[in-house]
Amino acid sequence: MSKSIAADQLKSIIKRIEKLEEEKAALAADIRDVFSEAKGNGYDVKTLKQVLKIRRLDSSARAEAESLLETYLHALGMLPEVA
Amino acid sequence: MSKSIAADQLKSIIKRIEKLEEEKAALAADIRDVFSEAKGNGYDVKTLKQVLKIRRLDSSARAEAESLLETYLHALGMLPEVA
Amino acid sequence: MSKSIAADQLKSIIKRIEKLEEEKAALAADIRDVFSEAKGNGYDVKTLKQVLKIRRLDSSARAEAESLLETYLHALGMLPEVA
Amino acid sequence: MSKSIAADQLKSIIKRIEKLEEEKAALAADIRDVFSEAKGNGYDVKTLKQVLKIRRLDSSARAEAESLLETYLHALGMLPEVA
DNA sequence: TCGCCTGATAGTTGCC
DNA sequence: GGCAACTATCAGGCGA
Repeated sequence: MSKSIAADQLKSIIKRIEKLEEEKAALAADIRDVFSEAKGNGYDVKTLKQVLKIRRLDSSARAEAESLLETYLHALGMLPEVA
Repeated sequence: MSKSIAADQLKSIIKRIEKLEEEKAALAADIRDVFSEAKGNGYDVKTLKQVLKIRRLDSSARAEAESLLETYLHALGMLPEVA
Repeated sequence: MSKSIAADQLKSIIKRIEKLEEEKAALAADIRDVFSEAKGNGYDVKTLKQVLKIRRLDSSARAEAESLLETYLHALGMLPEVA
Repeated sequence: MSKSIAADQLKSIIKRIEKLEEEKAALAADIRDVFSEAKGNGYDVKTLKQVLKIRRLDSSARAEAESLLETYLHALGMLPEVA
């Protein structure tokens, strides 16, 4: 019966997402553990987070800049539509 | 030299966290993909998220469950737009 | 009567915020106008936004770096508690 | 040289938008301040935001109603085509 | 005009 | 228990 099929499909979706979210939560916990450990070794967590933030901002800016370059090259007809 | 050791340790911390965050971001992307796929199969993402939320709250969310029921009934055209 | 006073105070808060939000919305409209005008002059809006984004990321990173420096100097006892 | 003119025009656009965004950010900060102050006076910020939201919805509804009225009046030939 | 995607906003959780 | 960071939700703008 198609209703059952739909129900199974729905269950599958829910299950897959819940599994992924569980793994994601586990990683978040791992990250917290690393910070805790670092703190135990005398590092200042706030400062570590600041460093990570700067690195993230830098790499975003870099990625954005590369993308902008492509935009320019494309506008100048120096890039194919898409590979 | 102890300075180098400290620098290495710091690098290790940063690297470990960035790796974990990368994996976490990948999982977030996977989750988005599942939602996208579900949407392509005709599911309403907002409602799916409501279901997941209720399952998370699990025990004490009967009110939410009732709201969800209404959502479904409404989706099925079994409830007026608004009372 | 104190109730009236409270009601007046509440009205004042609501009114102030609504006024500020109105001004904020007006600025958002102004920004859209500038983009429209630029588009009319042959600029690509998407590219302009990318440029602005990079500039924002850069200045965030710069601000963050300065803040980090202060954090370090403070940790080294080279900055007063707070001015 | 036209290149310089274009560069100047581009700079002008970027500058104007950044100025407007700065003003917009300042207003957002002002709004936060009002909420903070209200909180200090014993108001619940979450509830205040709910009130503002309702007032916004109400004015949307009112605008809709006015628009509908115009539609009717127009249908009845009691309004000019367009001002 | 509709769907998508980004940026703004509101809610949640962990930390002090 | 308050505060700040992070996450998820939402709305508005944009392109197709």
